[in-house]
Amino acid sequence: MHSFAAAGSTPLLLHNLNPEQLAAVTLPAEHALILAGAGSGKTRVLTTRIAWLLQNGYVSPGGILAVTFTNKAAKEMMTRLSAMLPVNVRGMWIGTFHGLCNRFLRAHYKNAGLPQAFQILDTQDQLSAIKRLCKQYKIDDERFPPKQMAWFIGNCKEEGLRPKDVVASDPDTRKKIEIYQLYEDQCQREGVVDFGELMLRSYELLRDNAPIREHYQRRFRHILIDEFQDTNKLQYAWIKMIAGVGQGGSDGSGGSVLAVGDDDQSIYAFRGARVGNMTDFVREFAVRQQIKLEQNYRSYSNILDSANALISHNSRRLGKNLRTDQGAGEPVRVYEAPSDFAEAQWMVDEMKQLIRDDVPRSEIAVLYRSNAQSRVIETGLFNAGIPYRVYGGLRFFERAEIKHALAYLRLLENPNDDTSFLRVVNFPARGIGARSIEQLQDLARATGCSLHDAVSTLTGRPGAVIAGFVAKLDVMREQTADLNLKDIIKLMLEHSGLLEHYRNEREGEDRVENLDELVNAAESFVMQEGFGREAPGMAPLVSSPEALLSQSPASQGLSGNALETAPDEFGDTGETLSPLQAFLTHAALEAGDNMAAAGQDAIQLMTVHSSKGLEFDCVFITGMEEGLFPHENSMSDHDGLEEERRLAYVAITRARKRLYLSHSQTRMLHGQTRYNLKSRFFDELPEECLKYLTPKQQAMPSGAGMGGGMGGGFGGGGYGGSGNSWGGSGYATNSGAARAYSTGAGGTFGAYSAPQKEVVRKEEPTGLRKGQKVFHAKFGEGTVLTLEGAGDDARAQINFPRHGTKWLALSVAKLTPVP
DNA sequence: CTGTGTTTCATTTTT
DNA sequence: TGAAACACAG
Repeated sequence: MHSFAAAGSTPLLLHNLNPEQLAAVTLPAEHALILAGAGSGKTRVLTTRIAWLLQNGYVSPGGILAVTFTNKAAKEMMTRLSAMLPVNVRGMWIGTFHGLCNRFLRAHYKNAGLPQAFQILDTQDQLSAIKRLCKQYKIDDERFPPKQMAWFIGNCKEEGLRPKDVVASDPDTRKKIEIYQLYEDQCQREGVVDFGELMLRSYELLRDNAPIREHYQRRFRHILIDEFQDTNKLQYAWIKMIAGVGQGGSDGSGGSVLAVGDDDQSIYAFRGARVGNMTDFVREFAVRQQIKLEQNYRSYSNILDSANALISHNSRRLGKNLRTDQGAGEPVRVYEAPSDFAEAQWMVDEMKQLIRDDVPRSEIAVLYRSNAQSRVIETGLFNAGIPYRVYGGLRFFERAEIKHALAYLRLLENPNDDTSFLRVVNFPARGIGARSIEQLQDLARATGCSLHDAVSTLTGRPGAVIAGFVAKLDVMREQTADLNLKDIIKLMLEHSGLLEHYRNEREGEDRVENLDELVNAAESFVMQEGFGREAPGMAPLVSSPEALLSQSPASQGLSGNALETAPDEFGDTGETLSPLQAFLTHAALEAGDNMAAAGQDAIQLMTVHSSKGLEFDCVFITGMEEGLFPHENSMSDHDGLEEERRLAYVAITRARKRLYLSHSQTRMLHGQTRYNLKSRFFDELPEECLKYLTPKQQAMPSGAGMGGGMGGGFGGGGYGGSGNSWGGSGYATNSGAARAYSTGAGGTFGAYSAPQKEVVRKEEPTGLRKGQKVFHAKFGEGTVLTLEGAGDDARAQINFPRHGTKWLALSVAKLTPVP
């Protein structure tokens, strides 16, 4: 990255921007949309835009609202910004939707109807809260699984719907709404909010409280939204509200919204993201300025052309084509393996070579569609002694021991937090059984109070024991009252018995270490937030422009605008969170890194989803197979397939120099061997960009030839891609399969090419014939194309008009012959 | 309460 | 296949 070392002067700021980027950075103050392709310098444009606005005095820091999707992105933006300008980024509202909503609700907790120290439920907490509720109200968890309820509630909130707003069409829905309401009551009583609630509550407060709404509309002159294609319905509504667009009632004095996104990289529809927000935005905000950033600074053109060709198969695009000046570069390498195991072996060999050629391990990434795929690859890397690092998985603040510790801390702040209470009331074990807890819960429900408050009414031996627990908490609360955060946590770890418990546990070493790490995390949090001198986390809305922008014209040019909001009439300058409260919020909102040894030079393993936004010199995309990528669960509808294609697009565009695409004929999945065809996406890539490391195969591994198969092709045959997939390019005939692999990369593969060994028999005891119509529970009616193997290995290739051609093991698949 | 057997379920994920 | 959640017995 360029650092604008001499950031004081305007020309330097805009130095090295291409015309489109420059246009985007210097847009006039009106709503605008930037279509930013992969690797087009999007983040740079966003930050430079803010810097430019500030430096030219078009806005004061307090007038900026910048929203990102991840904490990482927010941090990155702040880091870059402070490298460009001597500005106090803490004074600006830069953060995630949830982070900003939290900030907003803390400032206006009274108006929002929340306790000052409300706690945030993460997904786990939410689920356990629902489970608890369902048990208490004796709800049939067969009919209404807690997971599904969490999903339902989350969805409602994303739609902006409270229980009373949901239309109940059937008794089941009616019941769900009832549960939703009970859940809401429970959260309110306990003073906790879930992630969806942060958004919805903020939205409603803006909507229903005119003074607050108008204040923020006046205040935020420039609103910048990153990853706009990932916004959901509620977030979009929130943006409209804060920008004062639509709804009537607003005085139209809101700020300008700059939305930055890429419809081709929208891969989160499954969690409520609406690409449609982009077109809605253009319409509802009457956007006149649209800029496309198509110049790519990342990849060579073979990679880029492949990505472009692939994504062109999607309909309903806003339209965008990446280009580069870097030249063709290496071809995209395609490899076909006989098994997932062999695929991993090949990859390891290839990596060894790359490492020998001085490619840093951290510049090599393996991408896969689903997490389950990582196992074989890990085994391969492990056996080869190559260090690797898997993304995803448990994050720091999600670990059980950390959650326990946090629960104690939360109870210090808010004794009514029943979720936390239940988590640790008997952890470490202190002889409080399920029975006693049930009694307590019954009492609490009868009185409508928290578990903590119900303890005094509980009699008998259990009552005394639990009272002991509560007393312990009360003592701790007193003892920690005057301590700093670090010492609070240390004291809590000892007095709660957590540390002792894990010290005595056989495998507890890691957990003890993590608890120590929690103390460290708290310490560095305190350092970063600068407690002790100023308000924590809640910097004043507007600091003096002079102080923030010492060298900037803003100090003269903007005083009117800046001072307008200066003494904040809503008093959020006065409200401060205790360090502990701030830390707990931080823990809930930012789950932390998800791996231990980050610094090491290791191969990077991750799902395609988590690779978004990253880039590597060398990228392996594995498991490019029908059913896996595109994933079978997404293929039922058109939109699903298009999202899969966007996913593939994201994956491809991660690579800078070298890209490998591999697929395997055989794959262990759920303990069973699956026979997958190569992904249809291969047929959507330009031949001239590809290089086949194994002879290009037809999708059919057997020597049976295609025969009547032409009619089938892939399901529906609707994508007439790049021609010759069936056409018989050089290698495409016959039993080449087995041959190909033994020549592939030396010897090792022979053992894994079993699927091809079995010769087709004349008469199968399966009762199936070629051309036979069969019925499958999931795929519907289909036609048998090929039969091979016998006994348990017997399998058939069947073309299902709606789901494409599949290999099914006859011992597993339930097929009914159709006359 | 704790450990062990049993059942269930398997895209993708951030906040 | 394998983990993770759950049920049940000691």
